[in-house]
Amino acid sequence: MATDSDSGNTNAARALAPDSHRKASDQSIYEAIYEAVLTQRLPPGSRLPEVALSELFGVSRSIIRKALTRLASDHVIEQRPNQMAMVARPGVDETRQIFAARRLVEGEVMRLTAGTLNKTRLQELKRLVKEEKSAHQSGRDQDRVHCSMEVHRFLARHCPNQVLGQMMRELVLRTSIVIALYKSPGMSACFLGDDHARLAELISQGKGDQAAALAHRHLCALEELLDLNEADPAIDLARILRPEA
Amino acid sequence: MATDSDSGNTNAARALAPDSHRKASDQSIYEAIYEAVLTQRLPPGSRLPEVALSELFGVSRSIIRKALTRLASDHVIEQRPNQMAMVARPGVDETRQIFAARRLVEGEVMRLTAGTLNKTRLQELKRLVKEEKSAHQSGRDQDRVHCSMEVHRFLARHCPNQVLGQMMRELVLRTSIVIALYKSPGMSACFLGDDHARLAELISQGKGDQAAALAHRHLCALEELLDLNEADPAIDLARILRPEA
DNA sequence: CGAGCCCGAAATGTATACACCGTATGGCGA
DNA sequence: TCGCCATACGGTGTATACATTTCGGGCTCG
Repeated sequence: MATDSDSGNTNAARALAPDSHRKASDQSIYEAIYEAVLTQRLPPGSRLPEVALSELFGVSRSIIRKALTRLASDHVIEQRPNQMAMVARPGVDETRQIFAARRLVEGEVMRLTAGTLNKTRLQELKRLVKEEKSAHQSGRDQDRVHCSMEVHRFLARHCPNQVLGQMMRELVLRTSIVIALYKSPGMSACFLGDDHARLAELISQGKGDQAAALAHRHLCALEELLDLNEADPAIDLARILRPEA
Repeated sequence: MATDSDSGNTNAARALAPDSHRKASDQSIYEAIYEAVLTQRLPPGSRLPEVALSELFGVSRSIIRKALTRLASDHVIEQRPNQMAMVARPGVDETRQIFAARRLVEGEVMRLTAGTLNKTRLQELKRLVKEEKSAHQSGRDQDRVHCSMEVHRFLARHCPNQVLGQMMRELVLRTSIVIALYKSPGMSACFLGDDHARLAELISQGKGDQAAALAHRHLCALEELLDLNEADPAIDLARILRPEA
């Protein structure tokens, strides 16, 4: 071990707890890690030692283990026996399947949600889109990613069918993970033209089928931007663990 | 509370461990409860005390808690603070959403799976359908439910898109729960004509769209057979006690 | 006689101790 | 000098002890 700064160190602290979270519940810990992975502050492969987390959050390992078990259930982290948990690192096949599943589910969510949002909700949605655009133009990448995720999660959260909504939220998270894994250098992840703005417009106008079609194209375009050709795990590892000067 | 035979007692023992499962892993415990709920041996509302389960399986509560946490993540059980876990009892809204979600997902799974099964797999599928029919005619309800579930789970397991396949498995389980909850007395749950046999035929012929359409109709018919009109007592109370009388 | 209160059994919530496993370090030998 | 092996360390796996809460029975008071 030498000039690490690798993605496998135990630097989860900075990404998880900017200020002390003393006496956190398992739910808050779950959400903290969830949010950190969603916004790509915890990149795929990040290691999550139970003892470090327990000290970080000021609770015993029991609580940490419960949070980690739930995260593993959601495919956010991988837990192998007697090994430290790490943020999931899906392969190329699984990545394509995640996108296909999300196209199916998100399309239906758009169809169901279009025309059902009241004025307040629509304002909130458009505010998110505007904030995303602003963050993009300002170069605040962290904020942009956050807002971009929130646009999709907002629609999932307000879908009349919450079973589908929950599925979509899980797929959005897994999509965020694979984007962090396979994105080309410098690509503007999930900021494709004004897709989100147009999507919000179609949703507000109740044009469900058009919104679904747009979401479908949006996701196809996003998948196209990824580097999904290399099949060798060794190459993947090399790219992930690159010193990244 | 009087002539109970209620679904809330602690008789999980008989349904879970016919013979002693000494030193079971959390995975095997998870699967045991999962299977028992799937086949409706553990009806909705069944209570699952940690201490009883730990003695049953011969492990400490740590293992039990891990299994229960995973089951709660899958919406198989409900865990409320300081209360015993119980098999989930979804309301009518959630039930309709589960069916809608399953129609969407299972339709796509059929489309993707049709024409991809080799001869061995097709034989296995048709054997399941035959066993289900046999169990139905013999009146072995337990076996019939098991085979019926397995038909759907078999297709989910062999879907080329395993992300969707896993989603479908979860939805099949939740469907089983709501069927047990809302089925009319004496209805032949999920044995509608020869739907499964015809489905297997369409799958083997590679007719994905027709298989998807059949699955869609199959699920609609199934939902129609349920009693989804009667309001839950709790819901009644909530409506009565709401502020705006 | 009925309603309310108190208390105890039993369940879960949490922390901790100990055993086991995997990995990395450092020494030893060819 | 390079490669192999033993040992130490850090991590998770599991069990258990203790604190806290809930629910029920039974007593007492009005």
